[in-house]
Amino acid sequence: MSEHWQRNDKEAESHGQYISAINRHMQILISAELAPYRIGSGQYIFLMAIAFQQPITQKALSEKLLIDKTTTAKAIAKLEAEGYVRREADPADNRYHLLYLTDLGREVVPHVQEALARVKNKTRKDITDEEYGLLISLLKIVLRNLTEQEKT
Amino acid sequence: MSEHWQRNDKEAESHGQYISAINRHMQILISAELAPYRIGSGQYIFLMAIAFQQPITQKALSEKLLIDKTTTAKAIAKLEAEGYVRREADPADNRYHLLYLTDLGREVVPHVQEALARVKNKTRKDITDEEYGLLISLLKIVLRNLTEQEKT
DNA sequence: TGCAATTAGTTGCAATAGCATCCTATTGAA
DNA sequence: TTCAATAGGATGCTATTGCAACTAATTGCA
Repeated sequence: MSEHWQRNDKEAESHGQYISAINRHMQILISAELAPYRIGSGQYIFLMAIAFQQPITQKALSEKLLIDKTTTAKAIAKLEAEGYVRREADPADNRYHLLYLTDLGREVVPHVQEALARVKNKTRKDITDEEYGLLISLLKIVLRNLTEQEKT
Repeated sequence: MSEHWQRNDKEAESHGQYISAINRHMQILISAELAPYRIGSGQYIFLMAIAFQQPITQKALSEKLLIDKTTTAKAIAKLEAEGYVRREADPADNRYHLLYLTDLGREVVPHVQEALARVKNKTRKDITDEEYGLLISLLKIVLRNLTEQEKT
């Protein structure tokens, strides 16, 4: 009912709650946008990353996106099942799978980009370019703090 | 291998990827911190919200935290199973469950607060108070944009 | 050269989360 | 008053995600 979300003495305001709420609601929006293409919120990141750089291995994807390799494996399996991605053994090292977009994959990528742009524009409302740049740079710092090695 | 994460022409930089990566890595950290108390990353928000305002109903929790009511039901069931939360039917309206902390719940809350503070401090490194305040306010706008009703 | 260690990827399992649907209690209009 | 509509909550199902443990391929050292 009330307009405030969380702000008071006992409950110090923290980015964590906002981050997780934003993440959940963005996933819901993106899932709805990409449902016509049978692409879920767990797969579009991989599709776009492959579109940007192909061929690429699952290991490289996992490192670039900071996602566990088993999650990557499952997402790629879905994209392959939908016919958007093709897997090929690396002739130089059979442990690697080289990932390519299929023709269908190349067709769907622009639609996915548009859908993501729609979601981004909706969430960016009332935020100037300058503020948005600042937001991104602060999020980068937070992410770096979370993922950098402990220098114990 | 390379230090950059995502930045180039074809792949426009967007907050979404950072938000989800931060969320995932924060969940991992928080899960590890709270494992000794058998509280998962899906439950601590509810525990803290109940600690702040009790009694409270599941519906009120869902609205405050912007979380689906079925997710709330499952999280509360776990907190109840661990003995941290007590459920009581509202005598005024038997559809409601009033939620209270148990003695055990009151004991564990400060430890959870400390664990959350540790995670927050780790992620806040290299960010000034002013910048952090700005980050929070921008995240609030993003969340509002995501959750406000379409005025179509 | 041969075998142990490492590496890329997979599988099984569990936790988180939302949607559709159902149940029960309450409310409200005819 | 009665019964349909509403509301809080629970249950079943599915998707996303990570960890532990595993397989298969490659590397490197004795």
